[in-house]
Amino acid sequence: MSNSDKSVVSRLRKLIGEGAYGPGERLGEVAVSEQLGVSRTPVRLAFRTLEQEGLLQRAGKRGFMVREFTEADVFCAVEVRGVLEGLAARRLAEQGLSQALDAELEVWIQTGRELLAKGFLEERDVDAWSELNRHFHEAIVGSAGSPVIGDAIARNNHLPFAAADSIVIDSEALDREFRKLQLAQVQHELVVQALRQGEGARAEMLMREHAFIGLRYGELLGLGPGIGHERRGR
Amino acid sequence: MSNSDKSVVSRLRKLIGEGAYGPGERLGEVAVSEQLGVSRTPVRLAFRTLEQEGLLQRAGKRGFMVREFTEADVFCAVEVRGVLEGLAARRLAEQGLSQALDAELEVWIQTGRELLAKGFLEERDVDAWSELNRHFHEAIVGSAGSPVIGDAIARNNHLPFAAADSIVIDSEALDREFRKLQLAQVQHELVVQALRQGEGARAEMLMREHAFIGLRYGELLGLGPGIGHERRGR
DNA sequence: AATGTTATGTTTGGATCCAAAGTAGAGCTC
DNA sequence: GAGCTCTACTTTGGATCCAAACATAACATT
Repeated sequence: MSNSDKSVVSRLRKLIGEGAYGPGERLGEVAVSEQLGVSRTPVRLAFRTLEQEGLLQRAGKRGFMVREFTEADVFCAVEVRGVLEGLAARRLAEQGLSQALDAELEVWIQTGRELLAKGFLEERDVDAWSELNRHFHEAIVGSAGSPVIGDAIARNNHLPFAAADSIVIDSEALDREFRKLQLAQVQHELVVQALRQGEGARAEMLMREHAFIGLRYGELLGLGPGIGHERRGR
Repeated sequence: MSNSDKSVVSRLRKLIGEGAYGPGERLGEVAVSEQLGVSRTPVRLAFRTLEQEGLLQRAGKRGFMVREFTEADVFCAVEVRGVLEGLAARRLAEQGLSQALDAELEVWIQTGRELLAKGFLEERDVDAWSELNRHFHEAIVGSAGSPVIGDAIARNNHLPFAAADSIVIDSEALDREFRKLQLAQVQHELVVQALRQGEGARAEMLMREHAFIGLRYGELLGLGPGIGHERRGR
């Protein structure tokens, strides 16, 4: 997958994420290849990849169409990430933290503390949090004993709204995001505490709940209604 | 994906599953295309699909290699299926069973009861069980409110050892498999009971445990040692 | 003798060509 | 006027060709 092949996949992924192609819209190989300025071959390859990622789906025998996601899909994708990261955390607690991992987690905890210590959020802090958050999650998932869990999470994260670093949405209302990140920080610290004490079930549940932070916590923190509060009907 | 394209993917998947290519072996596009009697194009498309499925992985800049799986990977993949199916079951219990789904699950419960009623297993019963088992799991996962969970499970099941219908391994020792299926049947019935009573947490845990049946239960049932008993070290 | 450089061969990526399958539209028949 | 059929066009799949990148090996130089 040279630069161009990879770039076609990510460029298409970006375009779909931005809504450049409406949900359910059919994507023709020729049309896309002309738009991206490449031949049909890399586009065909990219379509197969994006199909597996779940962003495209087959439109009968006539190529691919953009997959459309409902609110329930978004909620479910977040929940899937929650249970998978929870699984990783539980395994980690059960097998015991290595000294190296313990130290690494401590770094990201401290980084978060320092980031939030001044009591408010600046523009560049958002990226810094995103960074440390990614490292924190990757450290846990990557140490779960097998890449299989991480792979499953990575595949799930291809749905743009499911990824862990989609926490911070509103980079303009920094004062409101601050309280959210404070809570996330507490959750991070609790997770590490549970991991250190070998409390597998607790670590799992904390991690699960932590996944919802971008989704359900808005209302509680006075950030406007989130998704997923309505009682799911049958 | 016409017959040929699809067939290349599934033929390759089969060949890899059978171990025709050793773990870690590099797969050249030309070599494979000659072996399968097609041109390079469908092989290149298939490689991308199989990469996403996790059966192949990139070998640097030089094409793809067969991914190798450790015992820990197998265990983890089964555990991943467990938590995902557990998630589906919990959601189902929380939102309540529809009448149609209740009836369908009852069908598969009854089918299983009748299959095991005679007290022993015949050769053709293995396929019958595999069939009803698949229907049972698909019914639950497919009714979880969003295809996202099912997709995640499907992707996980691309690892051949992770799928739910890989329960019955030894189709020659039918008497030993019988006790395993008896237990699986009980677990199915307990899951349905929990679902009907809206016991989300119980349904989730039962479903999780059920995933292990092909893996850890061999020893308990006198079928020889299974995988995953050893205490995982750090 | 060891190391750096060059040249050749192997392999993947991209573009184009051809064939096959499907769809839509027009025309014909009942 | 409705329905069927045949034709033309659109679109995807497969094969082949060309270019670029990488690896290996041979050769030259210090």
